[in-house]
Amino acid sequence: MPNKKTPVKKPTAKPASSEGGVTTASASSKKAAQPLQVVRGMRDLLPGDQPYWRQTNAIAEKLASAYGYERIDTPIVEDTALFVRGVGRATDIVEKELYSWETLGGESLSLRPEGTASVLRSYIQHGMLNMPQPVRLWYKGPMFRHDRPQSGRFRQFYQAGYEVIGDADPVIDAQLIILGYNFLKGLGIETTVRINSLGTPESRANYKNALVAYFRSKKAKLSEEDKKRLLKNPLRLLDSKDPAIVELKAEAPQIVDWLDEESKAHFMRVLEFLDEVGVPYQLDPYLVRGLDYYTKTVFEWYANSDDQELSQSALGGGGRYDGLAELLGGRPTPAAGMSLGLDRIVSRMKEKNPPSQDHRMPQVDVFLAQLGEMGRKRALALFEEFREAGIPVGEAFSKANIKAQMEIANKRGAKWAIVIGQKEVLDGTVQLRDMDAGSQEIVDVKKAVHEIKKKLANRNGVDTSSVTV
RNA sequence: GUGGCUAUGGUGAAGAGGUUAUCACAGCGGGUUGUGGUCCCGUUAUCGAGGGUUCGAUUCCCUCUAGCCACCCCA
Repeated sequence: MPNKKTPVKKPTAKPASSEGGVTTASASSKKAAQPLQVVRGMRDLLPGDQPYWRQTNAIAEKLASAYGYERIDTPIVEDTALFVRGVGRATDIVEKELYSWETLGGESLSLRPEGTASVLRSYIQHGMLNMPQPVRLWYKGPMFRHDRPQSGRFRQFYQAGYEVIGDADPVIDAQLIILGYNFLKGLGIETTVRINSLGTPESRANYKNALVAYFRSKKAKLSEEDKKRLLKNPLRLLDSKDPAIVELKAEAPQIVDWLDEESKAHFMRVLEFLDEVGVPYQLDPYLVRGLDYYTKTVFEWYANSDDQELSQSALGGGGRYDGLAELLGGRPTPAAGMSLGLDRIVSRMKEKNPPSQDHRMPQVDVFLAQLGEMGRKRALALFEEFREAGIPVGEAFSKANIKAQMEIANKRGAKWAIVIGQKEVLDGTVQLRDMDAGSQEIVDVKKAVHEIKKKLANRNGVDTSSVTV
């Protein structure tokens, strides 16, 4: 007791076998294992975060049922080929952000970087084309991208996504945008959607040629990176922030001018639908998005805010992907979808509505305190009675000290405390303390549940009728 | 993947090349063994890890790791 053996931080490693030796305090603390930390880019969603996540989940579900979507859960792990084919080999997501590995059996698997490819794979695999079309599916879950972490960007992040498969009508596109808009609005986030059309693969190819021709003529002004992009994925040049490119962009051919008639009409109708509902949008001729599968409509939501737009501030996005089913080996199936970045949404919610500083304990109306071994046993049983009666009761059975228990009762906001000690056990009673008044009465233990029930009902009655007793 | 900045108890901060590293909040224990919200006391950090410079570093240098910011890209 006299020696100040400082309890060394609990080693997280397994109990080492090599202990035993006489370790002085300093030596042992030097050896203390480093606390393990979360993997880079991953994070814990702590109890304090949960209310926000619960809210997003609630609205995700509410809107899903309101708009007629059914839930689907696909595996987090898929064949790498699914993403290479679906998302596109030349995209950054596949080229440098995919978590891939080879199994002992020699398969190449990957953690999903997004949800659409999996959902469509599932649609094809399970022959959902035999269901009434379109099939509306929604999902929610973690996605993985091996990107460099930054604010609003994690290697494991969460998306809620909505897919409509088997319908080419522009109203589908519009309603997806409306759904996303309402999702965000329902969480207190006002947004404007940026929207563009990429046309059909053919019109897009024509446009691409024109664009490449244009930028080729200005090749001298391009950076190395942009030259590479010119070859690989010229559309990406459009959202470059390189001042030189920004300048060149102004003169560059615009995709709308290259759209085929059908795509143009489709696009116009999407916009008309949005006008009709009053969803704010902004045409963005440079919006192309980083996944190859998009055709026609593409869009992204941005929060309306005064503060300077952060580059990674898109809260979600989506578009039409009429060619994806075929890319994945299914028959040609028009489809559209969108997904929302829950992490970013939650961080917006936190900005608007910061968490309270004090981490308060879960609140309860009734607290059960015990004294002595007899009291503790009786209290344990009484607790079960309350639980069966549907009344939540707080307790601290592991504490012997009544004072400590009363402190906890107070912290948990209890209105009533039930104290049961040796005396009460012998008398078959219980002390019922009114925490606000500080008064106490003796109640028959058999009537404890009934008595509390009465008080709870009474209080709730008083609350609404404003009667003062 | 590239560049810049940062790294002090559970949290938020302060600090100086040199014997006991400050403050607040939270946590735990106690203030005579059956009672709360106030108050008082105690306790909770070898200053991210490793290496170097130095008589001496937590404070200077290097490496690593992580976080933040920007780019890339995206949610």
